[in-house]
Amino acid sequence: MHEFFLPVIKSALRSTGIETDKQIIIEQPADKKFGDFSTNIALLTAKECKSNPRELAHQIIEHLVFPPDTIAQIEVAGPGFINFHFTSFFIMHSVRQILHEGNAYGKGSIGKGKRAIVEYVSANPTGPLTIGRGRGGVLGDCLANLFAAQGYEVTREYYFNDAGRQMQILGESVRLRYMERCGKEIVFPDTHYQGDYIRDIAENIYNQHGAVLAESSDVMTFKKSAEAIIFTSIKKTLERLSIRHDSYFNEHTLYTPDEAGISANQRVIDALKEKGFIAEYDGATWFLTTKLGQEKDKVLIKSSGEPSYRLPDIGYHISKFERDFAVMVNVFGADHIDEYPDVIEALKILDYDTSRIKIAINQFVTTTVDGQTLKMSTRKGNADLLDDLIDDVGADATRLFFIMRSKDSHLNFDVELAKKQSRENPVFYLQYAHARICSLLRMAMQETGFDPASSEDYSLLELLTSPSERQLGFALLNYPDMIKASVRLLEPQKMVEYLHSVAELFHRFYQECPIIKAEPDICKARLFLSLATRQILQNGFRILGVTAPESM
RNA sequence: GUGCCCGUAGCUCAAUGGAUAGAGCAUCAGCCUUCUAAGCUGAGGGUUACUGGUUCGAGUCCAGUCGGGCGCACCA
Repeated sequence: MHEFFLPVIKSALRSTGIETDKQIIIEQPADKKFGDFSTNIALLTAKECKSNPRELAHQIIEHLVFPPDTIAQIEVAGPGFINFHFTSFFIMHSVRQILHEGNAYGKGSIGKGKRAIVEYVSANPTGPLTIGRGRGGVLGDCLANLFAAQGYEVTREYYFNDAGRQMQILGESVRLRYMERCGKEIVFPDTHYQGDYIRDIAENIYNQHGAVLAESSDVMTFKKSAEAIIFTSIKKTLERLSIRHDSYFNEHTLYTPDEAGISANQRVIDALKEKGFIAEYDGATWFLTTKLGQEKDKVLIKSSGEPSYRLPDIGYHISKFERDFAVMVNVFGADHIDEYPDVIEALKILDYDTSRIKIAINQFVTTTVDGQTLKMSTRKGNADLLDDLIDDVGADATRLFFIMRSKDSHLNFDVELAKKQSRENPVFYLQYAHARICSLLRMAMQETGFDPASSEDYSLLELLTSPSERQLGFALLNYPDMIKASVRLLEPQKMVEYLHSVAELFHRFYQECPIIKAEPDICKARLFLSLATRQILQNGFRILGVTAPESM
């Protein structure tokens, strides 16, 4: 819609003799009586024009020239806003576009010809996914969908490490449980993984190999088995939420030397050293972040000779630059908040364009059951498992609940609410609107023999003029702008709110306007409007990864 | 102590620096002989934690105070 107003307003400003570098802001007023769109340009420029805003607004209005039949009314209101009211003809005429474009409606071109990478989940295979990971997973998946909807070619990547110390402990944990299974006395340290799944894996190995492995102290077999089993289970859990990655990036590849015998990690060290940001002391190799104003330097290679996580993180991002992504989105939880500034700093020093990197941090999840808030910890094995939650409330509710709050706010996941098959549950409100439309279309087919999906008599839409029809149509046309806003803010929650308002407006329209019982042309027009609504809901649901039931 | 996030209706949360701060749930009052009542209409409910500042205008930006969450390793 900005595209509709911008040229007209710009040209009016020129004609009025206003020169300004202020950005022209066109917004939808919260209150409908202030029109469909409004601009505050007169308020912004009044000072530099040495005029009062209302007077200036009137002058601007004189020079506004819109295409015929689009604008019903323009007025100056309040301190100097210019408010625009569309004709219902223009709104309904525009709704045709939704029906013409179908699944492609709302697809933007901002990312056309560009590649984006969204990295999310990225849990090391040390245990089943927890609810906290789920939020990041769904957030990342929705962001990937949103970027794809803007025309980007999106790679969904999972970054993991199966070579670190945690994995060693995992292997050792499984070995101990296996020994226990073989009837040996064991001492199971607190530092090891306590979860029941460790016993399951041990049991699995025992069933395969019997007790023969008890003779060896080799951890490798246990680690490998555990990794394979856990990774498979992680993917299975993600699959239940329709989360699929295109690419798995193993951190360890950054440790292995290339043809020239140099590892990616080593190249990072060399490059930073050349820029004067590396020093060695206390037996370790340091990134001199004190030169950047930070309190402490950061370790890149520990005195043990192993890289700390920061070094491969930098290398990993360089790999993204080398793979030539125009946008790189990193999704992670609030507990990793301190992780990225150093990486960004290092990349800046190495002359990479870090403005391509977008960070989406999601705050924590607490679950409420019976009004009791539960806290969790992976290590202690008492974490809430994502699988259990999906068992409990289903995939749709899981996904929707994770993104129906802003990522910046703590999520209070009310398990009982999500389970309810009733009006209190917001998932059903959205899905019901879709099911209701499907049912309506089926019924219309039966009663009148008219199928809006196989007709192109779209101009009938222009017969619709009632407020509830107009408001619904207007809301549908906002879909492309909502996608843009969601991408810009990295916030799928915007889409949830938007779809909720679409559902609400449809229900009102349905309540107020008889459809099948209306006279034939109006009936057809209203069926077209319903079909367009269903299209928007479907397109939106696809981005959120929620199913669109045809009946409920 | 310090970095980041948060503080808005009884509860869970919205609100690209805009006009009378909005939804859902809960509460109360209405609407099904008519296309799905898992729906619709209406009512009540607020010192946007507090104090200053910036400007035509602040829930939003800035400074400070108070309160909550998450980090602050040669773990990832």
